Amino acid sequence: MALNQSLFRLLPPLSFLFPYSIPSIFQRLGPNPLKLFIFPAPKFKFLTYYYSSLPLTLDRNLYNNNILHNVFEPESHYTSLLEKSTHKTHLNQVHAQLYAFGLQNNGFIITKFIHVSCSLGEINYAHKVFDEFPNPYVFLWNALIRGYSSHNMFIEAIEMYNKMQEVYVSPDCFTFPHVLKACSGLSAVEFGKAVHAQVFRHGLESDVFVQNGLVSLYARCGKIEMARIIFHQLDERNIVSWTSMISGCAQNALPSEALRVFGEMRQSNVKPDWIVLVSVLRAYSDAGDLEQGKCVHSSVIKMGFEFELDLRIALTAMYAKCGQVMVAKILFNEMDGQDVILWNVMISGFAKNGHAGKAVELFKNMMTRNIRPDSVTVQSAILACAHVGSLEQARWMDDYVYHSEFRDDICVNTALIDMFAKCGSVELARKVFDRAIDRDVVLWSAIIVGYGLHGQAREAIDLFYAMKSAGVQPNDVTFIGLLTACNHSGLVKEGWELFHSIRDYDIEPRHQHYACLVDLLGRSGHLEKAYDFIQKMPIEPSVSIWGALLSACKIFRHVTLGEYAAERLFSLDPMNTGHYVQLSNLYASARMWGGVAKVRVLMKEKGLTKDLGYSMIEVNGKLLAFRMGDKSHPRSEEIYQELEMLDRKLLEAGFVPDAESALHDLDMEDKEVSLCNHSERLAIAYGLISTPAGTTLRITKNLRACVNCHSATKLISKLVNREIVVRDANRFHHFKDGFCSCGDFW
DNA sequence: GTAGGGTTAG
Repeated sequence: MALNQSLFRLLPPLSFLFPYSIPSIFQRLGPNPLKLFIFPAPKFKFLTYYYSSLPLTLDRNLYNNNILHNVFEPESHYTSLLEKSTHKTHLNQVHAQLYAFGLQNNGFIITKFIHVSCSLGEINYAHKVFDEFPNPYVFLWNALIRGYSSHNMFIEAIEMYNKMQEVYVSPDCFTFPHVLKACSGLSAVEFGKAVHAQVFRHGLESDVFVQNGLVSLYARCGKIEMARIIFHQLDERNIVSWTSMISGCAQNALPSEALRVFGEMRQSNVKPDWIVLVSVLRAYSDAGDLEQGKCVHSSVIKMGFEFELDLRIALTAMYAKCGQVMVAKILFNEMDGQDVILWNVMISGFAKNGHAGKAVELFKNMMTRNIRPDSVTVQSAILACAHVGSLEQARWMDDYVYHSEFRDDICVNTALIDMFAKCGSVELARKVFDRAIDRDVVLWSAIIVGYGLHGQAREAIDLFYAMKSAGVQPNDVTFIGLLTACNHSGLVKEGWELFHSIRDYDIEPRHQHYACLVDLLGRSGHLEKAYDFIQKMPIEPSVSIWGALLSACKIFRHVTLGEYAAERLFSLDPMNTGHYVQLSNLYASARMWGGVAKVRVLMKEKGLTKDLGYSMIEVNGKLLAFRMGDKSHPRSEEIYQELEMLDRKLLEAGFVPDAESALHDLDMEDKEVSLCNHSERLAIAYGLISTPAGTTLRITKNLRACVNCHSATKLISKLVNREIVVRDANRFHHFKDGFCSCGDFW
């Protein structure tokens, strides 16, 4: 009788689900009576298996005895079981037991169950369990919303938030922090504002957790002013409020503002914890302030936070971003190297700071150590390949992606398109574009920019129309791609029209757009018009705008306007060698040798030297760099023989070297150097002797193509019957049959 | 049962 009574206490839900009367259940109880209770749960038939297999820790006799003696406390029992769970099979076993003992509608246990399932990454399972629960109340909704939000499944989190309101469950102060996080994760400020209104409607506006969520939402979405207003109204500002504000500024490219807020925080005697230091480090690294970054590093050690993994990763990132990649590598080596984000920091640090080759090496190293890369790792490795510029390396990367889980990752595909375009093959970029299933504005822009880089403006414009018919709205970068494409192809009319259509798409033209237009007008000889345009611009002209005007003045030998542009450049960007060289080139083209000398003095005064030119060529997957007059290569003799032969052929074909380039080069103190061994020519000669006939030569230069080499390369492509692809500091040139894809317009 | 942090495409 005692047994019956105890069981009855646990059984009521089953009596609804089961068509048999209670006595008949007992008649049917075999040697394993509990098994029978599994069946009422139609969605969880698999639980029979878990029930019949040995349960996790349940001692059935102990359990029965506990029931008999009325001391069984299911809530604490299952809380502790769930806390010990580390695998889905544990969840299955607990779940089976809950059904077996009729605890499947115990809100407390199910809330815990959902929470644990989510933290084990079994969110779909958690959702199914949630769906089985009759009329879930706010705790269960919160647990599920939290699960989605903490796994960056923001859309699902917001869907659940909407659904809970449809069934008239009121959100509470535990709901909003997660919903607000989801809004900021989606950058959905407008929706966030609606949620903000709901906060007031439910009278939760003075809850500090909710307030911090709001500060974080507005700050992370770039609405710093709004964040500040809420922040200043807070009655109680804790370290989380400060961190929300600081990280918001840091993430929105406002490092100095972030640091100012941090200063305020220190003034109000709030003690920093290690989490806030992560954002402070980010701010210092974005501001490029290595010295202050180092100070934070020493504070970290003083405060005893040096073993916090995430903080160490932030420190590594700081050194890497500030160009101290070798210091970063030391920190990297000190850690056990299992964390993917740590690898990402190091790979992108190498890739962006002139060690692209090392970045690729590190990625391969990671593969051999069986550490699973994520999408960011792959994107960083692809970026590294783009910087290396080796097409063979690029193909390897593409092959890797094609056979990996990242094949349909939109960001990875965008990076691949960019990589192929930068490695000289817009055709392969197009292949990636064609196979991409998902295409957003960034992916479309990548291929448009790619065509622009290669001077194929028609393709770029066609794709622009295709993009619009696919229902994708262009953005500011799309237009930069289109305008540079027009520049590189000399499509003045199209460029002009495109520029004037920017505002039709609700896009405010930025410096770069104006610079493109100045470039376009300037190159086509409309110098006065370009100057007029600069005068009438609604924004203050920047370095790139005056730079565009100066280089146009050089082409058309407009000295007075060029001098004016150069003056503006020298005041805005005094230490950039490029501007001085441009002005010197302008004087040289106008045969004003006095001017050339004047610039040289100016450069000496500032301690500036001309950047040395070099060219790289890829042969059999290996990159080789040549400097002007380089004789360091083991096959140097052969290279110079080939060079002489090329020169002879050029002369026979009637090639006349451009005297101006010669003069100004000599004037730039490269006295012993004649035209024929510009680094570009050396690379071509090496390519010719080390590859089979007909192979395309791929060359990368650090400077812009010089007039003389450009016309020589055109002719060489015809004489030796090779396609030669040259990437200069600005764009690609495809030389074939005596012509260049740029149409001599660069 | 709650909130803040590290890597990141054009």
